[in-house]
Amino acid sequence: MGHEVLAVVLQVRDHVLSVLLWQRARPPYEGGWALPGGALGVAEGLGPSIRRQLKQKVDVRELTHLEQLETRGAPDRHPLTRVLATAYLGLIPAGVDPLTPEDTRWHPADRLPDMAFDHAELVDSGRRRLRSKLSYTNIGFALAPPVFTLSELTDYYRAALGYEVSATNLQRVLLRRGQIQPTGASAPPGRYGGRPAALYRFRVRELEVTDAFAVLRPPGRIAPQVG
Amino acid sequence: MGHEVLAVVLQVRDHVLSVLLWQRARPPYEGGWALPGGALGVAEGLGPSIRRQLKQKVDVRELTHLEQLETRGAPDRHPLTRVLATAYLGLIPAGVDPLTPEDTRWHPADRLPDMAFDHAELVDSGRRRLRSKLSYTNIGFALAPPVFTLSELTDYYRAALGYEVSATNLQRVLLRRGQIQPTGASAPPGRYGGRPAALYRFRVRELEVTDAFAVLRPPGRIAPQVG
DNA sequence: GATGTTTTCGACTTCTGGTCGAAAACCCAG
DNA sequence: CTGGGTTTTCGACCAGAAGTCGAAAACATC
Repeated sequence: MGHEVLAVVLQVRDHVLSVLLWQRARPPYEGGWALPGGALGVAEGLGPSIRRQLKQKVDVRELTHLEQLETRGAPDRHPLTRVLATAYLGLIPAGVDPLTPEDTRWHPADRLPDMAFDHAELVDSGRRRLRSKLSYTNIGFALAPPVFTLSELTDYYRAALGYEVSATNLQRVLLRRGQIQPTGASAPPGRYGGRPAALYRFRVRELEVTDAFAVLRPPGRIAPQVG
Repeated sequence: MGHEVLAVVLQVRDHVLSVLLWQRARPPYEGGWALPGGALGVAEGLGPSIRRQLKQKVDVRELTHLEQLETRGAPDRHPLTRVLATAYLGLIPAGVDPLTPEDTRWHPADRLPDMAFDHAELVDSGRRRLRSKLSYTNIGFALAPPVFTLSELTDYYRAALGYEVSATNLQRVLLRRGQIQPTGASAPPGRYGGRPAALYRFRVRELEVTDAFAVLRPPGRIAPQVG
């Protein structure tokens, strides 16, 4: 009964939420697309293992976030042997384009190719996780480069959420929650001019949960961190 | 490299969030308290396995909710061999008192006894999961009996969340979200009288996510399901 | 300098949740 | 059966968060 680790690596590429896949050259599922990953080493932890495996497909230094997603153990999920799989969700900020091997491609997350094993379900699971965490955590930092304009950030949110997002609301909400702050600088205007956009950065670049959203907050209200 | 499944089974008992534990009779961690669970069968899925294992400690028909929590794979989490563990979160509604074996007891979730392996961390993980899901899902149904008064429901929420909850707010919020609905009947008043409490039930007794809480809701607003 | 483009900001509105206190509906004691 | 105690329920009011809209700001090109 083997155990493997897999990763759903997501990135907003060219306005589209995309997932990193590689094409299998051998059966089973020859020609099918699969998530990066591989067998867990005998004395290896799950987290270290997925980082090691990912190195074969992408530059892991670009990974801004990595968290465990779920473990699949259906006896027939692999047609030949019994393999449990623990899947991780990894995020890469927009803007960078990490080197990848020949067999590896980015695919739009909502139009997957022929997928091997149960990997399509895992991709969906990752998308749902990202979607929901965007609303009650600061996980947006993992989708955005260190510095960005509000239009760009709005675009990352729209791509990840799958629906239109209002830049005005996004700005107000993230500012009030203390997630983003202006750097002071501004970006050069685009091709046809327009007001130069202010540059922002995430105040904290690691996962934090927004404590709002309780049926009833604890009596001693925590003062909201406003700039 | 073995694999086991474990369950953090929670129930509000006598106003206190409690977890089901059994006391180990043999090393390692002799005398320490552990989560129910055991080795995964060779041709057994994870979900079926945890249900099978739980039967040895509690009546699984009382379980109103069961979901995967996380998988632990640190090489040294078991002192003798390598064992991966996939933990589940199980919930039992208040009011029932399932039969349990001699070695098994309910313990307050915030004052755990000497725990075996990494099981204390898993209990905390389960508590956090429950806490957060109480605010953006209807998971309260799994803590409450089929029919309940608002005072009782408030008590379950208070016990699970760890802080005081206002019955007025809870009622308004859950009604507006369409999670609960009055049955029409009312409960008999208590020992010293008092207005008889109206009885409520959860409209749906399986997990549903409340779609509120988006940075920006999708344009076509879903009409809130109000009674 | 006029026009077009993009960003930013403020004003207004709506929705959700928090607080409080009065009224309702019961019990019991005298 | 009347008054006091108890618990639940409900309405009124307020604060805060979010949605919508449009005008103003700051650039470019012609």
